[in-house]
Amino acid sequence: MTSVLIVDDDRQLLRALRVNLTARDYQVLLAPDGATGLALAGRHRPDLVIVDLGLPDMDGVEVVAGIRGWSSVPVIVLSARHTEQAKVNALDAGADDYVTKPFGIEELLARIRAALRRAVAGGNEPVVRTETLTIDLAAKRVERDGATVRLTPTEWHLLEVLVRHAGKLVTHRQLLREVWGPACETEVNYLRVYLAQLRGKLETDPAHPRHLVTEPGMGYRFEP
Amino acid sequence: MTSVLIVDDDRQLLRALRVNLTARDYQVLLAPDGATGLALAGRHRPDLVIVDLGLPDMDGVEVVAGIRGWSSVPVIVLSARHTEQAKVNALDAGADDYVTKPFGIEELLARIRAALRRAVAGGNEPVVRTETLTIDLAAKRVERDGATVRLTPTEWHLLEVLVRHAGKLVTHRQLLREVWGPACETEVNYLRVYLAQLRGKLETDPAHPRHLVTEPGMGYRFEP
DNA sequence: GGGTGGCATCAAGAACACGTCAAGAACCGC
DNA sequence: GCGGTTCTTGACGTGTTCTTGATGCCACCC
Repeated sequence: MTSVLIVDDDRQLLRALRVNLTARDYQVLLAPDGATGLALAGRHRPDLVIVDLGLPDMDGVEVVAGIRGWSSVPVIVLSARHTEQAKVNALDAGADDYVTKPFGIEELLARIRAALRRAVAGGNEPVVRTETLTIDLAAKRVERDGATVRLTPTEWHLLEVLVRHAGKLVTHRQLLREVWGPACETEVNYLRVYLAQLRGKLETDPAHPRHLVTEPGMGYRFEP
Repeated sequence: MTSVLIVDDDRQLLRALRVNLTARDYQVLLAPDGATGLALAGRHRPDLVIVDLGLPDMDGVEVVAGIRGWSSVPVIVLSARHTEQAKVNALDAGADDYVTKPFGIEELLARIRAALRRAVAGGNEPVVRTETLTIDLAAKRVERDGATVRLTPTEWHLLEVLVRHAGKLVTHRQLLREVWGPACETEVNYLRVYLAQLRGKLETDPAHPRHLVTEPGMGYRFEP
């Protein structure tokens, strides 16, 4: 189910949004302030985020920037500010859309659909193949020499990030942010442990990996 | 260069957009009506399309739908219609954004940047080539005569700074600050050691470097 | 011709990063 | 609650990378 995180302190608006979104089969997460919003975003990985600029604890632009630091989830900004500068700031901070209050709920829903449609279209990389491996990102399936391999959720998440950037180096920081959230950016040990597990399951010779390559001091790379 | 197709029949608006977009180094294509717009979109494959809803020959929504039939290029709709239904129709037809007239040019530019950012997310990082070298900044990969060269983090960082300023001289101070931090601005020795290592790995004749050139007393220069 | 400053090269110890293992904690389905 | 899986965390041996100082080369200037 598609999940939407709403960061806003306007109870009335919150309720209206929740009712409308729930009725259309979105899973709704609510955060009354920026700090909670960032924490929820890191923890639950919503498919879309709606941020109000006027939050009690911090500026909505900071929330947008905070999310953009580690995720490319679509972000729609709501605001009562009509000034051009506010819009430019929010959009340049990484927001995908800017809707000024008051707005019609149907318009917001249409903009949500548009943002989600793009996100789905953009992340379209179905199947990656090597001589021994078949990785189906959409189906979340990995085969090695024809046999499906069982991966734990974390193992899969890690592999997914690496495969999405196939051929490119992914830094420790980036991997940790994507898989464990921004709070664990320094836990480089996790990577060692899980890369070892992935190699054990996927590589023909785990001691000399051909696809899950270490770039010492920098990060890891999936080599197709 | 990023190309933008504008489908609109309002001459005054067209001129304003063309001037502003050209000044920001976009290549601008103009179409006065929907049919021309669709033809140009098919022929030139622009990176972004701006469509006015009020066209002389057809509804802008049809243009959007026509483009969406075969392309996922970002589309921004302009319109004087403020009704919610118009917005919903355009967005659901496949538009990425809907801007109501009158609008500020800065806002539109910010929305263009946002749409382009999404579309090319990660796609546009430069690759520098010479006869013997291929340096892919995004993938953090260096090839020499087809074989990938292993670089340590510091070596890569140094090379990256030099390549980012390709052709230009980079001072000792600047390099040290970028790679080792402001505290090491005087440790010129570091540069000698690491330039020697880079030359050993990248230059055909390390004693007479062709690409990693010393500018005595000043700094170093990467010569493409 | 000798001195000087900037540069390249070399080498070695210290510091760091990696893979591996193992054990306890947390979580899940039943 | 209980058994099995998954996640976290710490420790260790090994290999690599960084730092640092010493040495020799060259061009330039006196």
